[in-house]
Amino acid sequence: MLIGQLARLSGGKVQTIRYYEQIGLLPHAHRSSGNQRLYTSDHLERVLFIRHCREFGFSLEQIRELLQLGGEQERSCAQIDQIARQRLEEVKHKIQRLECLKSELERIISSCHGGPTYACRIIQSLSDHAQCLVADHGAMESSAAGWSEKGG
Amino acid sequence: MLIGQLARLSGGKVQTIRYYEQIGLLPHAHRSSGNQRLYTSDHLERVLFIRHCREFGFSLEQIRELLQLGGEQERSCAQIDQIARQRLEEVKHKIQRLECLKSELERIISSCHGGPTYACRIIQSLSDHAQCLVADHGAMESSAAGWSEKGG
DNA sequence: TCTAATACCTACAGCCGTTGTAGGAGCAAG
DNA sequence: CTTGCTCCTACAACGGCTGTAGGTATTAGA
Repeated sequence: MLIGQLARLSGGKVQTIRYYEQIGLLPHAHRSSGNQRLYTSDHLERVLFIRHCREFGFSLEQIRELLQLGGEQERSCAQIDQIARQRLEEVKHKIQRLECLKSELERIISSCHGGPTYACRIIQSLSDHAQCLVADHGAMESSAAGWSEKGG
Repeated sequence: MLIGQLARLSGGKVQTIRYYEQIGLLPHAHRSSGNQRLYTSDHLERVLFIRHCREFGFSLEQIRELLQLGGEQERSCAQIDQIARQRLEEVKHKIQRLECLKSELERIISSCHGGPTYACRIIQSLSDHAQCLVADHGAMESSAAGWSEKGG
């Protein structure tokens, strides 16, 4: 199977697959006489696994670990469990933070009753740092999950 | 005021302030005889505004718009309202997506009862794309909000 | 006056996870 | 033999910073 077909079947993009190979998440593919990458269904499975993990927001590093741990058949899955739990905590944390943001935004927006900019409550709220209720302690790093992000 | 003090007072980093100037979010600062940037309390206000917006997760482009709109004193604040509402929608969307992720992760994790990797339910769930409930339509782009992110 | 410490300057690389581009080469059909 | 698609490599760009290298300015103390 050529890279284009692998991309189509996995739902990803050609570039992304090459990128995964580049960073060692996918093994180097065998090449045809014309230097084109040749893939098997094993590769497809692996790409689907990665894609699925990405949808769960696992980082590529976490996925790398998962792939390695998953490969060691006899090992206890405690470590895998741990990575998943860690991800869950990240998600929970982020939800908390976003809920907080949401309330504040709603409050600010509902306080605006139109009129000219100089009297705009939204601008005022955003200017007035003192009344900030969304004190940040770092819950918002990017987390991704976007094969079809742009197309979405 | 020198850039270091502005950074301290705003809670940001020196580099970040220079970056904001570079991308035109802050006006070019006047320079001392020794070529050092000189700031006033106006600059501080502006940086605090930006910082506060960032805590709400507004993108720098949105902030650029807010700053411009906020400057046009006589204009109606409808457009500002619109930007805030847009941000609110983004936040709501992201929460929805994360809630979905959370349930799935919890389900997967609770299905794992230890044992060796080859029988690990987590790996199985992540492999089996067919049972994916977290169908992605692009709610997870990065969104940031991190002046003190690393320091958390 | 010299020196050491600090804060400042510019310019550029690096982070993540892709995506897009330029400039070629392979390959099947008409 | 040309068209048109896919493939190749190598590299730049995105957002929003952060960090580094290598230099200059300013200030405090001996």
